[in-house]
Amino acid sequence: MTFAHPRRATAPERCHNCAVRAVGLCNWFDATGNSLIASRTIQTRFAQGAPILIQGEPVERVGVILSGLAKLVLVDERGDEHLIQLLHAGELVGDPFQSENVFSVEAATELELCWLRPAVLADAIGQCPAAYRCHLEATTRQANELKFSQVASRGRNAVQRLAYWIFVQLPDRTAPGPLRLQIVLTRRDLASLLEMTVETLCRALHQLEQRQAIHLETPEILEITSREKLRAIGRGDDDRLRATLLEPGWEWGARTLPSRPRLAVVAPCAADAPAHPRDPQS
Amino acid sequence: MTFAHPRRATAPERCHNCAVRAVGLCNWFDATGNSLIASRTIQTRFAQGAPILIQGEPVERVGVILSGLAKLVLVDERGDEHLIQLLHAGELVGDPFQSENVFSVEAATELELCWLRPAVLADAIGQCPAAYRCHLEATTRQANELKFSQVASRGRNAVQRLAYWIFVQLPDRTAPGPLRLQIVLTRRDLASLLEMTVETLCRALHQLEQRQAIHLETPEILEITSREKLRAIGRGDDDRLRATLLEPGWEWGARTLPSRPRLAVVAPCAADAPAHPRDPQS
DNA sequence: CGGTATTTTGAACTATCTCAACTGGGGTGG
DNA sequence: CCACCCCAGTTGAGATAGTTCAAAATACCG
Repeated sequence: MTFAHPRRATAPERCHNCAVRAVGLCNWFDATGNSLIASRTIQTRFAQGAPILIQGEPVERVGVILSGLAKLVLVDERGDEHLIQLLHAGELVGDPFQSENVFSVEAATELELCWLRPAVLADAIGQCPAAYRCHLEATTRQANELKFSQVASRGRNAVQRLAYWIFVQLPDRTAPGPLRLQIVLTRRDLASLLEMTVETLCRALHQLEQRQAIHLETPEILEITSREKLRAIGRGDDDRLRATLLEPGWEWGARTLPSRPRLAVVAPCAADAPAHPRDPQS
Repeated sequence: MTFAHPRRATAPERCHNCAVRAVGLCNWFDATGNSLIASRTIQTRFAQGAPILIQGEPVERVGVILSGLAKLVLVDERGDEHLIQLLHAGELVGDPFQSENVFSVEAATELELCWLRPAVLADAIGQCPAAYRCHLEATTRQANELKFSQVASRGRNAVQRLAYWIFVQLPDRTAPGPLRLQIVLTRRDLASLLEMTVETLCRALHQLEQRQAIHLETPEILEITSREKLRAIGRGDDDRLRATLLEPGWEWGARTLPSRPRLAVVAPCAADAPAHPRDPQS
């Protein structure tokens, strides 16, 4: 299956219906800047695993993620790929002020992107200095997130890291009925993100199941048996669990990352199996 | 020993003799902006270990590091401190656009700082939009550095991580005579930075010594016995070492971090022991 | 239905952590 | 001045989480 549907945006109003209208780059500019940009974008789809940007190549375009998840990948001297961070809808892919790509970016799931020439973005930002501030804040936020996630995994074992990660993915609101999630990342990607091997990831997953925190319906879909238990395990309270759980209202995550839509990572699936099971590698 | 020498800058020309004149924030502005800032700064000294900014407290000032090293520290829910990143001379401490400090910052070594009220910086940036660009680039550079260092430690054991770190600290130029370095960080800090325990750090250090890559003259001062060996070990070529070393000119580090003055981390000490051995905790 | 890729399980091995004890230098107070 | 303490650094030994390698099981595809 190949995706190659570059559709040139014919009218600025296309943006008005866009899903990411309210987030990220699309919100940095005033009306003038927005229409300037809107008319110069190209929408593209990527299959899971498809390369979006390649480390070391000249920056010919940058993009805004419309839907799906991107992996920020760094290749070390040995040639091993490392999944450093996930990029979500609304986030900017590529650095318009760099001459060549510092990282590779790949589609972690099927993904829609809004391409933009770096010069166009640079122009728009030049016209609207407030945009610098926005860009700066977005960059800072992303960097902080990285730091937080790094701390979250320090001194924690595989099960704890996994539990924490799953917990963070959960939607804020406790939906009625059993909570089910779809893990849209491959084991390989998730393992790399959580800094463990696929084997340990797998074992950790099953350990969480044994401890009644989750239940694996299929390899991709899991049901949250106990949010509390997940949180406790992720926190490292494995054993003192019972004691702590009884105390009402102990804020956790208050100082953690600002919440953000994560629908793409893990989608609460109310009804049945996903329409598109995972695509084969591109 | 206490440091409390706030010296109000009496004249803009103070900056002209400043050591960090050429780097970082001090270079973001035009003449107007610079003098605006120069007249509103306060220089302060910190003893090793002294807190500079506290996580969660309101941002009352930001600073530029003049000399010394700062640790960017994040405290997790369990109360454990994690040294995430080192900040060098010329770098900005604190985020002028945030209302409260996201991280703690502490002096890793004795340190000189140039304080600045966030509003002053914000004003100056407002007057000189190009400064946004500079700030943005500085932020990006720091974030990228973090990502690179993360990759550098993935899938590498303690000895490799340490060897790599030491190698990166080395001055670019191969000075004549034996190369000696001073590790200005405490074992605890360095261990935290390299994500290992002090014990493993210590063992790793001595393993490097056994393998003839370095020699520990004192706990703080080490002599580089073989740059090549250090590089090879850090790379993970421990065994294939001999084979690879014979090939001439295989770029390494070409794609790694842009080099930067690191004098504060590790000072090549040509002559004798440091004037001030490590200060006691503040 | 066979072929291929992903996920899962198993078992041996090992790097690192933990806990505990020892060392040495610097400062403090008698 | 010396005895003492305290702390950073070092060393040792046992416990263990995670890796590696290998193979089974499952899902997916034409």
